[in-house]
Amino acid sequence: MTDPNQPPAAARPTRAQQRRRTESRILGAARQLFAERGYDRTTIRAVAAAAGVDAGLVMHYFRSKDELFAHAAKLPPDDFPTGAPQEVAEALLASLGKRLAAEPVASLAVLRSMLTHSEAAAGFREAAGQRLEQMQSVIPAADAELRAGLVSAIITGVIIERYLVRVGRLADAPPESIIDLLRPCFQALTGAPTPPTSSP
Amino acid sequence: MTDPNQPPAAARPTRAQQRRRTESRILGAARQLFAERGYDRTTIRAVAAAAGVDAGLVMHYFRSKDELFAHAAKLPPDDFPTGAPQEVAEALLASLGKRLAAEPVASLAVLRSMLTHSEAAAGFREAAGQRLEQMQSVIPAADAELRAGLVSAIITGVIIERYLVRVGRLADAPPESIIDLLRPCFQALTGAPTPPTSSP
DNA sequence: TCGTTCAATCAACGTCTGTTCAACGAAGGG
DNA sequence: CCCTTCGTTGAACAGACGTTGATTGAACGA
Repeated sequence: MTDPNQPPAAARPTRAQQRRRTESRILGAARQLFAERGYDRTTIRAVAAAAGVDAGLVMHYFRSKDELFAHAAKLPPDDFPTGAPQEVAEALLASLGKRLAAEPVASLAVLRSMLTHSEAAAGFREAAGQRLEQMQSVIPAADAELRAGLVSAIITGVIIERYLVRVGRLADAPPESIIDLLRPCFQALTGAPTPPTSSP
Repeated sequence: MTDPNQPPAAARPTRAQQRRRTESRILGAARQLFAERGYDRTTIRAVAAAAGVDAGLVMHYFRSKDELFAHAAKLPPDDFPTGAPQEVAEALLASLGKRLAAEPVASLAVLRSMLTHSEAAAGFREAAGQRLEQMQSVIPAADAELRAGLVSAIITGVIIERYLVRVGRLADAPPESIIDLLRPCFQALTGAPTPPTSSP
């Protein structure tokens, strides 16, 4: 039945396969725990237990807790759509819509840990910096940098209150309603160079 | 010169005075450290050292680290101005302006710790809940709860990126420019019941 | 088949943490 | 004046943490 030269890999996994398998199990457990409890409250023993291995093995694969976090919380490259200058707002809203539907766990791990772990903060600043540069280049205003920072702050605040602190209606509101309410905000921040100031 | 019945309290402090003095010194040090490092990374020994006392004394005054945090991070009652329904946005902007000029340390302590310490998260939810109720009562819209939550999320995001993560221009931008850029956002969120949807 | 490699385990170390307890010394009251 | 009260200290404990080293047993190459 089975070809001895090419075993179907389901009977008995090769050594490299087994290694990659447990390594990814460890990474998955670490991501989950870092996202739920943050860096400090996540112990290597807990990660090992969740992955079904010994704590020493985690140290053998990733040489320290910091390095484990760096691998587990590596953010996927942001798919920021550099649309036409006028449609930046809509592109940003679409991007936010994806994150509101299901925020990736690695991103939550970084967000949860960035206030207490310096490397997580650095990772967040780097990811935010990339988005800021891309936004600045398409926002036609002298204070583009500040405007981009405000958009980033809004996104961060919404995701934190929705996934990490779970306050009020934000936690379970459908993404479309949030996007619809945020649309005029993003349009104003990415749009006219000097918005009309309506103070008496 | 000095009335022996009412010593000027500068010569030799009475026992109760001394107690209140060191107690407030401990609270101040705790606030500062909780705001800078968060709950987990702040040790009782570090608080005691910063206050110039022994660690055992901190435990004697506040019976546990949790209780110390509860006292140090007690938020001042929010002075939310319940203005006329049309001027809610401006009142919110003014309130944000104060916090952008100098955010109180106790508030930063709660914000820094709320992602990893459950009691800090509860304190944040309580403070946010009060603001949400007050905002809902003056926002004329069916989805007032979600709108209020978004305003809260924006404020939280801006303050976190300004004081806690320090990303981009947000960290050092003058409060007025931030408020000016955020004005159309707050007006849209607190204003028209159904903002015009500009999707093709 | 034999020796090597390597995934995986186990026990232990040193350190840091929150917390406790006995003790001291000066202020307060009678 | 003495005895009590109480702010304050120092040492110590038990637990949890990141990290290390020796060890085992099965897969691997020759």
